[in-house]
Amino acid sequence: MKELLPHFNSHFSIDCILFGFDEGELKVLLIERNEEPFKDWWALPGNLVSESESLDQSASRILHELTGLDNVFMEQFYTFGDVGRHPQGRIISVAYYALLRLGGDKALKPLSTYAKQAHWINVNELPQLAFDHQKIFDQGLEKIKRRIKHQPIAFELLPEKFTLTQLQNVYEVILGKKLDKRNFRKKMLSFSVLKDLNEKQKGVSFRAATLYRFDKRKYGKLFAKEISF
Amino acid sequence: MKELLPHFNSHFSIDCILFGFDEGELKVLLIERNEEPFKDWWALPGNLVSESESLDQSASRILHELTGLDNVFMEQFYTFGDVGRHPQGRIISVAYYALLRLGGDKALKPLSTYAKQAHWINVNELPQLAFDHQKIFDQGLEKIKRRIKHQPIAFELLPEKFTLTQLQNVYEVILGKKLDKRNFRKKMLSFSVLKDLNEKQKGVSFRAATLYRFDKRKYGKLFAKEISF
DNA sequence: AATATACAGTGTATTTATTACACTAAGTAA
DNA sequence: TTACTTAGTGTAATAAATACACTGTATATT
Repeated sequence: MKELLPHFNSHFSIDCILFGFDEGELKVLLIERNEEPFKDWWALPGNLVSESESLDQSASRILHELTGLDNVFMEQFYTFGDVGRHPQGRIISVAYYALLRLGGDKALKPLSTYAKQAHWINVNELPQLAFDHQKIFDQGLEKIKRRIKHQPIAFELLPEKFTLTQLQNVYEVILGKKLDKRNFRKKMLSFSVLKDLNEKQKGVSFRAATLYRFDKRKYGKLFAKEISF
Repeated sequence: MKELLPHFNSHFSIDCILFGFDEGELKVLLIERNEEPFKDWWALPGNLVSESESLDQSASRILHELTGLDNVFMEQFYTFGDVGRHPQGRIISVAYYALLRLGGDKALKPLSTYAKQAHWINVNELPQLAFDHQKIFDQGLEKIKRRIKHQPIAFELLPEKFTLTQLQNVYEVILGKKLDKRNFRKKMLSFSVLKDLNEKQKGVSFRAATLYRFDKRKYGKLFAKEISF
């Protein structure tokens, strides 16, 4: 059967933008490459897609290999296929972003030979990136800026229990602007998707805030319309 | 260089949803396949991507081969890569939609051997489709439903000069609901992107409406926020 | 015990946007 | 002249977005 298809020496890969939120900052996981091309450059984690796995599976695998995590929110957002994007041949790359809860530094797994190290880097302090990864990153960031106004993705970056101020920080850091505290709270609570846990923060050196949980059951498919702040 | 990459017998293809608007209806171009697999089934037009063309170029080529048209609005919207989606092997497909102005029936080019015929079919009367093309179509339609609220894509489906009623029809048929005439006009005109041509429709058997043109220069990158109707 | 600090938590008034709704005007066709 | 068909128009009511500043409460410091 397969011989019906012409043979092109083409490949696909997955590139992943792993976003994490920690200490009020939006961070992204970058690896330092250990192989040509772009040896010693920083890059988004990625890998070729094997014949036996779907795109989603491949993206999950890459994430798992780096972080040891499963069941992380991931979404495909664009496919990059310019002819010259990879110096070693035709490689089309399907890009995903993932959103994950960083508690301190999420333990990073031992890396395979293709990377020397991996670091969480503030999105406002990115080094120069290999390949067309800057373009991929820019598009991914744009994507989550739009997404966060329509879908409840902010919760994916927070621990299960969070305060309204932490939630507001996620919106602020992704949208890149300060929001009004009273208006933010009013609107968020109006969606009725936050469950008040009648519980307070612990271990803070000032007045503890109320903890909330995102209530998936109360959430329809989309916020009725775009959230505007 | 290329021998550094492992050899997987994988391919990519492009599948295109060609949307057209004609006589108040939203239509899509389907081909009837002339080859196995899915011989005699209806399908979205598509083709393998050759090594020397970018994804966008490949999509434009497919559209050109079918319709003879160039410079048509196209946008990539999702990549489908489930392992079993193509019975003849691993084929990952990058999906595009295109929006085009149908004047009567846009002349369809002679088709290559892989299709017997091509037809413009009302999106509400689709036959059963080959491969996972129903899923691709559904996602494409969802995409333009969201897009039309944020970006001026409706104009791509209309002739250069159009009436406000025609524009409203485009919105109605894509969103799948009736809109209020006065509110629609008020809001559309408030964006200041329509140029009144001081010109009337011709050849209509009733009162002729004013013609407008979309003014790209007056249009920023996005409508300020989602358009709600 | 008193005080300073740091963040939590709250309400109102104004402006802007959305919605609902029905008739007259103008051209064509018979 | 009349009937028909679509064009074109405004207002009032409701809902949403915005701008804005102080008090409350727990902790830490002296």
